[in-house]
Amino acid sequence: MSSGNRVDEIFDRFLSGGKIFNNRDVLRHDYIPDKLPHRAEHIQRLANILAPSLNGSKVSNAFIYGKTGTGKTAVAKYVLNRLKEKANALGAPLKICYINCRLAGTNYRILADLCKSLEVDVPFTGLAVSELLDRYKEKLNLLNLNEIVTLDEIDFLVKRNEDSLLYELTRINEFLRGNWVGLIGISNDLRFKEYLDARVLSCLSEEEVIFKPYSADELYDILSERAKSAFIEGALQDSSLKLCAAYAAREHGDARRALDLLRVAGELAEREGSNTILDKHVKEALQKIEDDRFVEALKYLPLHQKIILIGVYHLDSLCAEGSITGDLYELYTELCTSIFVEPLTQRRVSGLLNELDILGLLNTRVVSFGRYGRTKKIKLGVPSKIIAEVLSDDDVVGSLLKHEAKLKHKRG
DNA sequence: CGTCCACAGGAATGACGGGCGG
DNA sequence: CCGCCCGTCATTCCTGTGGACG
Repeated sequence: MSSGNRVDEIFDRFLSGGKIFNNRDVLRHDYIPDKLPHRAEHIQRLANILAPSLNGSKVSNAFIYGKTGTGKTAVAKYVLNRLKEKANALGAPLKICYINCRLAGTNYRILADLCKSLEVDVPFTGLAVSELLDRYKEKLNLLNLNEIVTLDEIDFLVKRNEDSLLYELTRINEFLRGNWVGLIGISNDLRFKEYLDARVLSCLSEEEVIFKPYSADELYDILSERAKSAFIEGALQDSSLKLCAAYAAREHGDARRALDLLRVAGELAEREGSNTILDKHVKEALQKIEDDRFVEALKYLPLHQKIILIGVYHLDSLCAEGSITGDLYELYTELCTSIFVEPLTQRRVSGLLNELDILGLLNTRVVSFGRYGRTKKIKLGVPSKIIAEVLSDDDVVGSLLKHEAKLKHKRG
């Protein structure tokens, strides 16, 4: 009964509240605002590239790249939306298709989305990929249409070795009868170009648009623009806004992070019953976002990586210098046998250590002790209290933490 | 200046599981 | 439903290596 009351309280506060947020959705990353501060140049550039499509001329393929949260997707969607409106008004035979490669997942589903954009019905599984491509070309020819295809997070395809589709798409115009397909590729990963097939790359990057990270001042403008409609008037102090911008600028000028920071700060203030977002809420939000990242990463880690982390956690608490591979492996096998799990080989553990390093859960560094060998120094990359919190909830691994505590007691 | 430690990390190969086409 | 293929995880075997020590 009492818990029911508490839940009601939460709901009531949420409904009556509205002390902070006016429209929370404005801060989501998939929201496309009417104004994109500091991206006027990029918008014009892209509009110039795409404009010929309105009178039926083939557009150059374009390649857009820049780090996450630099406005690539927002600018692309913004320009494409305008283009679509204009084309509809003029009755131009132009279709526009936006696909996020990572969300689509496979070649098949990307092609299925392409077909859907032309109202070609395809089963969601069963056909060969080449069959889908044929149907797509056929329909384009049949309707005598031009299409602009935007492939967001295109690096995902290459990393999964599914770049054959890209190759096919760059050659697609050879099979069309006068009509054409224009490609816009968007990538977060700057190094991705190196992995791309040279023919595909040269075809794709007829035009290149580069997005630089935002500066703190630019982030401030973006945030204040959004904050106007996101929050109730007076709910946000200017200093808090500046703080959000500064924090996000420190981390690669990522607007997405900045918006997250602002939203979480708002939520924290709301939960506290405050009707103003203060600097301390922003600071808490920074910590919370960081912690949540670790918690998420830790929760879904495979068993052996969890065991390894517990090993590092243990050795870290014994010695501030961090551990080395040999000692860690010894402890790891001990922990494994204590819960009747077959330990992996040292070679494999070494690989897992590297994976954990990439995930940012560990910091490893190869060092040489000369006469006494060459090894890796391993340190925890996560606050140790988070390891203890998250992994002690784990049934199997949780018991290891107790075991580990006993060991520590015994040794010393 | 060569040796040799204690591993790093590449290559080849095997075990397993899941989806696809027939 | 079955065989087939493919991707992932793990093992085995291997060669490579920075630098203190003798």
